[in-house]
Amino acid sequence: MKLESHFNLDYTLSCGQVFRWGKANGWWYGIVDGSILKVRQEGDELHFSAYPEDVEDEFIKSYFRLDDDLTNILRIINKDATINKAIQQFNGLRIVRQSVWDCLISYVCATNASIAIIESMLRNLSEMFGDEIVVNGKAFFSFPKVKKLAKASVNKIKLCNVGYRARFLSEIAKQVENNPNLLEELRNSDYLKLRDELRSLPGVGPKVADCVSLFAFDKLEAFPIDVWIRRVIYQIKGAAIPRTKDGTEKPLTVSEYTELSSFARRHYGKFAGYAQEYLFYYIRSKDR
DNA sequence: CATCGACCTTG
DNA sequence: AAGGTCGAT
Repeated sequence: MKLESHFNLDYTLSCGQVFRWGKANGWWYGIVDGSILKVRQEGDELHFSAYPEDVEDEFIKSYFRLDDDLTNILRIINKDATINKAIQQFNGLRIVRQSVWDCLISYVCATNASIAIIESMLRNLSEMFGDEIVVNGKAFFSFPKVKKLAKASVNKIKLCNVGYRARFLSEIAKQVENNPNLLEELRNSDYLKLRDELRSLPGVGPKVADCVSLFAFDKLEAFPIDVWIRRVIYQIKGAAIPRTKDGTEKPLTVSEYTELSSFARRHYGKFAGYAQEYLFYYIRSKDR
């Protein structure tokens, strides 16, 4: 497929927004909605195939948000020296359009865990509760379906090394099982309403709700704040992070979250979520 | 509202 | 410590 506007597959899949992609022999392999996707970029050509069934160009365009006017978005969010550097360095990074269920479960797992651990948890859940898909003799496992997870006991879910998150996953799965439209009917809500509705789910606080709003509900103004983004924001504001007496960073409170998050929306505008992704990748690659 | 500890597991 | 959230005070 010929790319009509600028895009960088490596940045897009490496920046930390998705957990089920890996690169091998120059190809990216990902598990998306029960399909195994194999993707490679060569300049303005995007090569891809899918198993067990092929996918249309439209699916790929939608998944990688190739219809977003990235040039315009980057121009709008380019409001300070830090984001400017991030944009220079990672130009072409796009937000991936994830499916709601996978995204929600993934980010509930992501709380208080490192990326390596998150990937391991999602792999374990898929191997235990997903469907096996064999491609070229290699086994992949699709993401667990709602019903499968709803039927599973908390103890069995815990076998996936998800720890205390098991009861959240179980409870969320049961709620969605009892009300299959629960998540999709939120699509009509505006961002603030959606965020509050998501927050009513167990294990979903402001950060997870913002991630799901941004990655799965097209709310590009959502600006998820984690420990990394918090550090950049204070840097951009020219202020110091609140610290305890022993010098460590104070935990982020809900009111501080709200304040920083609305600052970011005022500062970057309606595409603040894009700014968040660029800043997140930038600060993490800089500080390691 | 603000503060605090607990929470599973692993690198 | 790691891309937080919950419940109690």
